[in-house]
Amino acid sequence: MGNFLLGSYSVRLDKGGRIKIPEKFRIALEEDHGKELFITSLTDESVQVYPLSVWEELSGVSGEGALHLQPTVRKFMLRVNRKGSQVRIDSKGRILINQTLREKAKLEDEVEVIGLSNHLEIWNKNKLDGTLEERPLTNEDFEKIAELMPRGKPK
Amino acid sequence: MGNFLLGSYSVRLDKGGRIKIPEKFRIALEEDHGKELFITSLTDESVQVYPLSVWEELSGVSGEGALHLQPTVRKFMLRVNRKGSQVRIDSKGRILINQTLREKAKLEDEVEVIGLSNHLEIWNKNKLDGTLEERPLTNEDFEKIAELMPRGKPK
DNA sequence: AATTTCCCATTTTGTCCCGTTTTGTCCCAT
DNA sequence: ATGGGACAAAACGGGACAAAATGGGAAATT
Repeated sequence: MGNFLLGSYSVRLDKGGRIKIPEKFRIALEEDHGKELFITSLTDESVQVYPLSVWEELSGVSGEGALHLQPTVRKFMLRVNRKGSQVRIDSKGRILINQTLREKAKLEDEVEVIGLSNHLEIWNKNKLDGTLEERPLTNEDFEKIAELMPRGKPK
Repeated sequence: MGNFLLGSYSVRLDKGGRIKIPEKFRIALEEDHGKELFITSLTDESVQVYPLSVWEELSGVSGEGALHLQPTVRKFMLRVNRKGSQVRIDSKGRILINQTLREKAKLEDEVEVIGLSNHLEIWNKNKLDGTLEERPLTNEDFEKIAELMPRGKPK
């Protein structure tokens, strides 16, 4: 809760398809949420890693009432759970990214781990940088952000 | 909170790509927010430096509910975190500007550090002055400013 | 005197590798 | 069909080494 996951690091997959979580991220994660994570893929483009407690809170909402019957919610939950699995940070600070996730997201050798406040995303480095170059933030994007994230001074 | 970052200073990058933060800025920053900063680039044109607490308040909003799944928010967060990193003002008042930020924003030798109330921006001096010349404020801009800015004063 | 610059030593972090364990798969005998 | 044995593949754990980040002393500059 207190710690934000910020910035990005480039790391290598080891022979077995594991990555070492960058120290800053690992410490922040373990302090706030422990060693249990949920790893999945929203689109095959990249891999998402959530602290288990954050994921439970997010996906738990879908259990309220009959929301889980809503078609888009069903579609979403079906996908993320089909692709996903629970993983634990090992004693050396590593996690395994299973084979299908690796293949779909084209993760091999060098990958980029990005902190996104409350979760991590893992990308093929070239694909990520290509995407960012091709689609830079536009004025319309900034307008939208200013609209969506306006709560500058709640307190 | 009490201190505003105002004006601009020209400073030199050291061999390792570090800058010494101008004393006035450094003191204002440390008094209000401590030594932790977040450095990133919204567009490759220049580099933004936020006090960590200011950045967390801004980006923390994206962690609320499922807002971080909104496409524009994802795009924004992905970019700023890919480019960004948390840095700490060291015992000598220095911060590191990493290589990719330096390259993209063409920062070398002498750069301009500008105070923008709650954050700093770092520019290549010539590019900055060129930009200001090429894109002066228009009447339409002033209209927009007059519309938008008064809302900032709820108290 | 105070600040900047240079540079080196220490510590921290990441990488590679190998041995062990677990899991999964295939095939055969009952 | 089904249980089990044997083999193969994937997962896991940890040691040793390499690379990089960090911090600060001391000379140089203002």
